[in-house]
Amino acid sequence: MLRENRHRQLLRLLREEGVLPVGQIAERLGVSEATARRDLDDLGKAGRLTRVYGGAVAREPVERPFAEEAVDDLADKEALARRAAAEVEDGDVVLLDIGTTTLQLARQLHGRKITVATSNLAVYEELKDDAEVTLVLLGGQVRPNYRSLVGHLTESSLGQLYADRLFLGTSGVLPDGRVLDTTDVEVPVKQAMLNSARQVVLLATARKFPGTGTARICGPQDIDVLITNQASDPDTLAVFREAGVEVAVEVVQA
Amino acid sequence: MLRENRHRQLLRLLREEGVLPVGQIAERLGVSEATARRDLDDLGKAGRLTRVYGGAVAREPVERPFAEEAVDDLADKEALARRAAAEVEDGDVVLLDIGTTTLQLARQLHGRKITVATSNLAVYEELKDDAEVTLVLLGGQVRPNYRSLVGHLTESSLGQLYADRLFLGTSGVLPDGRVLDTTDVEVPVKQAMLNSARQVVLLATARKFPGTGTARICGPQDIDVLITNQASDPDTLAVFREAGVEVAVEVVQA
DNA sequence: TCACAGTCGCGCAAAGTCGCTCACTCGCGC
DNA sequence: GCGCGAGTGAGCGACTTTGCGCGACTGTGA
Repeated sequence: MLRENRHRQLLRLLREEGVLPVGQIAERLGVSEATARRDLDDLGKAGRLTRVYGGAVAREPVERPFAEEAVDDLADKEALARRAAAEVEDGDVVLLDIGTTTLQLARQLHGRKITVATSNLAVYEELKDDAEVTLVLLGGQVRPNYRSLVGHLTESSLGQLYADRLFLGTSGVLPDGRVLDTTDVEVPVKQAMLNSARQVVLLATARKFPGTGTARICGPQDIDVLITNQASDPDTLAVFREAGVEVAVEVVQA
Repeated sequence: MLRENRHRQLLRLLREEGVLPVGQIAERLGVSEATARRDLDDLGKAGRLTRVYGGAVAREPVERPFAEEAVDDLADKEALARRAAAEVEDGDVVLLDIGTTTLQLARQLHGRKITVATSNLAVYEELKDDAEVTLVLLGGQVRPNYRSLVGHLTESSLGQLYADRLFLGTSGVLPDGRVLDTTDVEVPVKQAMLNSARQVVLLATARKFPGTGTARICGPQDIDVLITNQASDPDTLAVFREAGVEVAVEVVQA
């Protein structure tokens, strides 16, 4: 990536987060810590940020992204998102489901040379100013409360797409491996997504076992990879493994 | 390709992307990196762009056609938008083109019991939290600088819609009534819009006569209503009237 | 005060980019 | 046809940037 681009992105990151350690800056910019340090020095000398021992602080006012506090198991979701981001390869076309877990994933995808297609309006907000990411919005009716697009337009858009990877969220996973959702209107969209991707990755934190939900999205046989965390019900995970699903269990440190 | 042409295209690319590495510039211009570098040097010396190691940055704040043009002839645009809003009836399905004029119209449509379909991301921002307006986004690739959606997804979404009214913006109207636009990728979208609406309303402030633009969107016969203001070229307006267009001329007080 | 873990700064090798030169093509006038 | 000049693409040495290792430094807790 161009240094100029990196600098911009660094400042944007800092505006969002307020404070960041060098290690995370390096990781999220996809460069070594040495380079991250050099960038920090440059921008520090230019007065665009304040350098502190071990990282940097935003000089410009921090703009808090909307309802971040509304997310309950944020740490878990972040961990899953980091793991999911590692699955993504440069050049991929990635399809992101609605929900907050996939939003966390989007935040990990900044600066990647990929195409992101989504009906998740929070993901749009997150990635719209990223110069590297090509962003595609599916059509559909806006549902402000769920920050999503739904309807036959969404489904027909999906019919025109084929993604390398789909990252699917869920409201609950039953012991027999059924993947659920709470809102009926989202179901056909999710099912259309399943048909528009080569690989399907399900993101589900421990609290999604069994979680809630009334409508069945799919079964374990439709999933290729399940990313979850330690505390998840082992019996359910076994069901997924039996169905040939690659199960990745993340350890989340408190 | 002629060098002059290439330079123009390079600047346009840069305006859209903000930052670009030499490799991508060369590729998208269809020349070798050596030539791309020479072009960058020329334009850098002429002060048209800022050269950075490995690429180039658009001169000064990335030209946001929006932010700037939005304040240009704002009073005119507001007047046209008010008039246009009066055309809209409750229950209508309204299709809004990209651009700043239609954004002004969106501002006038708050609280109306209507459905708004658009590829204009500024309109989405404006109306997303409005409880009365049902908002439908067309799909497509996000172009952050123009705050629009483009591509075959946008066109195919339009194929699934039929609106009561289309409100069309333009970059210029020729004396013979041809309606123009500057950016090629938007043209098929606008044309698809023309085919998806019962009534077509063109919004064009005085400065759009003749304005700018290289690509033809449509002719006067495709327009049902033209909303413009006093200062517009009367000969051009006559052409529209002859073609059976209802021409509404707004008086704007300074 | 001291130990220790984490962070920083510097030198070095590798990779990428730049600027220069040179050969080639094309259009133009003689 | 032939030379001329402008523009382009390729090769090559010089330079810049990057990532890594190592020793010096800073902050924290005993």
